Amino acid sequence: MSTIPKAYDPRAVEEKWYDFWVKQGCFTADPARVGPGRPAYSIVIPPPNVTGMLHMGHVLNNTIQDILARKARMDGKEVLWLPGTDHAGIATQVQVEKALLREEGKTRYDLGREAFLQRVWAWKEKHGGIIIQQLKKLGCSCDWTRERFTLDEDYSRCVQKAFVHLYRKGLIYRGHRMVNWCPASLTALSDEEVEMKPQKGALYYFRVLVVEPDGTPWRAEGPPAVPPEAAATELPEGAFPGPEQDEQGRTWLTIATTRPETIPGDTGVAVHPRDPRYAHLIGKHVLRPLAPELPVEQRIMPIVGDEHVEFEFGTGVLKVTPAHDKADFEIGQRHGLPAVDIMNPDGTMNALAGEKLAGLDRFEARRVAVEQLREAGVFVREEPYEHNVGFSQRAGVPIEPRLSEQWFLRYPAVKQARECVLPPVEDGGAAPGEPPPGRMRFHPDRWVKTYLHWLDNLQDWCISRQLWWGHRIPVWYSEGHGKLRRRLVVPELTGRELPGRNIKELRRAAMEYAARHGILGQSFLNLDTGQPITVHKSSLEHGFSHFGVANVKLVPALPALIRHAVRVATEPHRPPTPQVLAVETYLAALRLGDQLFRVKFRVKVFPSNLRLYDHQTVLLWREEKGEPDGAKSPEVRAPKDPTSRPASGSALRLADLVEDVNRDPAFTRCQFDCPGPGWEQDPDVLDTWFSSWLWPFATMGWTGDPEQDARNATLQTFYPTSDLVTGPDIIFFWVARMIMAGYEFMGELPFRNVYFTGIIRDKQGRKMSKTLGNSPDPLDLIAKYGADALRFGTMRSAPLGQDVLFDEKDVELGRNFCNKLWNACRFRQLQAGEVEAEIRPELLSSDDRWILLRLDRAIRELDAAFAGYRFNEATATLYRFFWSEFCDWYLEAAKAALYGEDPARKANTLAVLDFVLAHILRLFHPFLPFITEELWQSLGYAKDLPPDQGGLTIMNARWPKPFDEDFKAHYGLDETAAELAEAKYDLVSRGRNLRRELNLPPSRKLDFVLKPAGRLEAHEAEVIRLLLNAGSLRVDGDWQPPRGTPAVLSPKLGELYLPLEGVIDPAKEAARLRRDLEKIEAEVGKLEQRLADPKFAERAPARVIEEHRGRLAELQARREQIGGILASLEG
RNA sequence: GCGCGCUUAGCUCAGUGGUAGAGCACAUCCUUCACACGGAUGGGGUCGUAGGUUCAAGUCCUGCAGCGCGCACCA
Repeated sequence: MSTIPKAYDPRAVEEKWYDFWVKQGCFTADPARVGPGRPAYSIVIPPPNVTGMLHMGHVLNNTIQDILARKARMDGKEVLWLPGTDHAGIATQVQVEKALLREEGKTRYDLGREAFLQRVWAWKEKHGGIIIQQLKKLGCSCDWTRERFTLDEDYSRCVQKAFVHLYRKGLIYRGHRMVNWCPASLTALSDEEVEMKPQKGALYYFRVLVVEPDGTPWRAEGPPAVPPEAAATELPEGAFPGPEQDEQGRTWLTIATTRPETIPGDTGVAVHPRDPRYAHLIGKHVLRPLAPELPVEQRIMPIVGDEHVEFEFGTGVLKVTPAHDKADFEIGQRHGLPAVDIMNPDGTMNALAGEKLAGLDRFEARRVAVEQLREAGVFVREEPYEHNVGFSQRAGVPIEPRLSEQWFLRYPAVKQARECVLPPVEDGGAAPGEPPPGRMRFHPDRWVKTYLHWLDNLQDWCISRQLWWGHRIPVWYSEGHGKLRRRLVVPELTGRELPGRNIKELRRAAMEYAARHGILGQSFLNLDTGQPITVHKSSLEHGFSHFGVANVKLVPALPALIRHAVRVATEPHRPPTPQVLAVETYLAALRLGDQLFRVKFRVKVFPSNLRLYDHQTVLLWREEKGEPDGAKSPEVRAPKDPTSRPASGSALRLADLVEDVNRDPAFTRCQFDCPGPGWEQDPDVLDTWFSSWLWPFATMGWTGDPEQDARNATLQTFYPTSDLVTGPDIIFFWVARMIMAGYEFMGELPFRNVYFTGIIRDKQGRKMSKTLGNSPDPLDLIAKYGADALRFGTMRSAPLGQDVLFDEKDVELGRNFCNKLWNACRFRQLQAGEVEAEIRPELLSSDDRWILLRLDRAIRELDAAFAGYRFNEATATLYRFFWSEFCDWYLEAAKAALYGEDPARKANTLAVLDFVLAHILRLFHPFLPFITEELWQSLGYAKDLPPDQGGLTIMNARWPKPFDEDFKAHYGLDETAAELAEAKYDLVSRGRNLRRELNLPPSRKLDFVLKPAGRLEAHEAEVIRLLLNAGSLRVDGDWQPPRGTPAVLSPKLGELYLPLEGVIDPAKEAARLRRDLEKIEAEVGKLEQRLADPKFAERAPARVIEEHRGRLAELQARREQIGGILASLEG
């Protein structure tokens, strides 16, 4: 047996044992070992970004997972902790792009897609996997043979499989929608990737002129005709007065905006329909003040009444910019306002923004727009204003709401996802054990509410990203059909391009168009019948359906609807007609009143970009019946209004409403591989989360082929996983979506328990961030203090679900703790003697029995803490038991035997020491894997054990069980056995306190005298002497103390005197005793009063009353003892 | 605005109706043969606030205040 160094040096130990574990395959899960006596336990790691670095959040998260995994192994389970990384689409691509620009001054477009992707892979090879090495340093016991990366070939296949599956179900569709656009990364983002931040901006006030439809100023005639319901509205005090009239009688509206640069995109002005100031102006028009170079008719926009407007805010007049604001877009939808996109994808202004703004960045354009307003004489004032702006979480720039064509997912399995999570435990009780089959528990359970709230407000998930690094969308487009464009860039089907907003206007426009282009009198083919028709004036007036719209009722909704429709085809007109460039076919669901229609409509595109609409409708459902009418699915329910996105989770099945183009193999195919020549893949990639939501089974080799999956032992054995450990910040991004994917693809929930960690903050409570520089590098901490220290310190300061204020002091504490453990074992080793000898019950001292009982209690506390995922409580128990109980008292008391003359007692004490230490090491192992292995091996505790039960490594040693009754009876362990020890330690504390109060240095050996209350074994007296650090302890029942000898008392053990020459002052001693007596009297008084209360006696449980009585008796005894001494002092 | 969390010693925080706790910091003393990354002793708390329930409240309930977080947003 080698001697152990005086201080623990983690560096000498950690690498050695980690290599050992890996070489011995200790982390490798084997499904074949799972059986009735050996249950499976599994965790999948939340995949960190492949090019990321370890931060404190990872430390917290992965330490917890490792603790769970190691504890499960010691519980005799077959453990799979499955590690891996994800490709982090935007983050990684941005990193590589930045490096490319910095080093070569190039953009990804300079390189091209293939070459750029090669760069990213090279980057991944170089920087990727660093974080995996870091996890190993932390001691993580992951099964590295199963490590996965989301862009692995197998994994990519899973992603494709999932996409195709959902696509065929009709849950994935392409739509032209308002999305969150990141002008820095040039991609769409999901709602979850947008972070609202308060921004200091300004509210700019400017005026617009109210005009007639022809552009001439509108002049009020007589008093305004305010509708009665508006006149009745009371405006708050100090509200904006309303429209103004100038000396020429013209009427002006004042508008407040934070984004004057979007004025060129305004297509209307909205007021509240019950606003008494403005209601009478609804239906009139205003002149857009910017881009004055445009002809007047292109600057006229209507004033609409919309309830969205709040008249308390600003001036009560809202400018409507449908193409650049989600709320405005909806207003635009409701009133048929066109959406004019005035920006380029990178956030600069395009030509539609007007001469002055075109080419400028949107923020620069804001300044110029204000200047322009000033020059035009319509600028009123600006005032500072703080409001929330959506930022791209990754790129950190304000997002731009933008209309674009994206792929969306209607979430699957929402119902199961909602129902599987157990509701919070109501009356504060700890959540008991494993959730019932098919159910899932959150820890802490309050996150259930957040989760359900999100599920209740689901919007379809925008899954396409305009990036190159990621899983490319497995959809292929055919080029081989005449004018069909490769990438179907949806033309801006705005109302501006529409010739009108109602049937009358459409007719007029069609007539004008026909006249201008000489269509009148010409022959065309009727697109529906194939019959030739000649266009006469009368046929345009009466038979509009040839060109346009048959159902007048539908017309006002069409321009709105078309943006929400799925385009299923773009074809040349057949037979070819020079006047019609193409025919686009769309499908959509439309609600009109109480009816739901499927609408299929064709758009005929004319050379001047004029579009005419033709449609067929099928009634699917009628509300009053409550039953589907002609619907294919009884689950069909109508969306709220024709323009709103159908909410995910509603029973409406798009597949029933829309025959997706992608099932028309002539144009588009959704499949893994290229269908052949002439086909090109969709250029976009999928959101990274669209791959990580498959993580719990895709990592286990899921294929989606039932037969193949049935043969997959890993998948069959370890899915569903047991626990998931993650941060609440990705509860929507990841957790919720994994649950849905679990049900959708595996038919089962993906995990049984979800543990949500807190967020690691610095001492001041600020989030850790690179920019603040307040995030310590965990590797530095490991180098300085050791991995075990970092783990212990982190766990100790991380209560369940609360944020963690990280302080390096915590790690220091962890190091000190490891050192203490090291030295306690070193002490044992220095004693030599036989290792783990048999304990002989008849030789157990009170101290032995006491520490065994404390050990039992600690095991029970730890089990309870583990059951409730309360790891900080577990560390607190370990700390208290090991340090305050084992080291401070037991080890010191044991020295009496170890340094004593009785070899049998000495051997027995060593046996107890070994027994307790071997338990301590096992209890500590999940928290402190390295040091416990080192000590387990060097103390020789591994020696006589079977290899799979601790003989090879402490990793497989059995987790200690609380002592059963037989064990306790055999060793005489009951609470009274410990009372003597407790009394000794109490008396010793009082004795030490006496020494301190009398200012006697420890170097001075003191001679105490004990007047025992009963019989006292010599060994017990020796323990007391040792703990008191006394020169001698005389036990003498007949001893008569000199008057004024300082004393402390123990009702159980007797009176402990400190006879001293020269320092005895009876008065002083009496005063000291009287102080004690006063405290006791006060306490006795309280207890007596309570016990005397009949209500207390009646209603308090017997256990409590007993406790009170016992305490009172103890205090009364003490009071008498003190009283006796006081009497002798004063007498 | 809605929801969630927090408020206990100088600091960071545990606390499960029944004696108010830990670590750090502080003060004093000690390098005694496991450990100064240590040991001993001590000081320090009307548990945010106002009510209520209870024999008994830091703990349960209600209101209020302050701080933090999430969601939704008013241009």
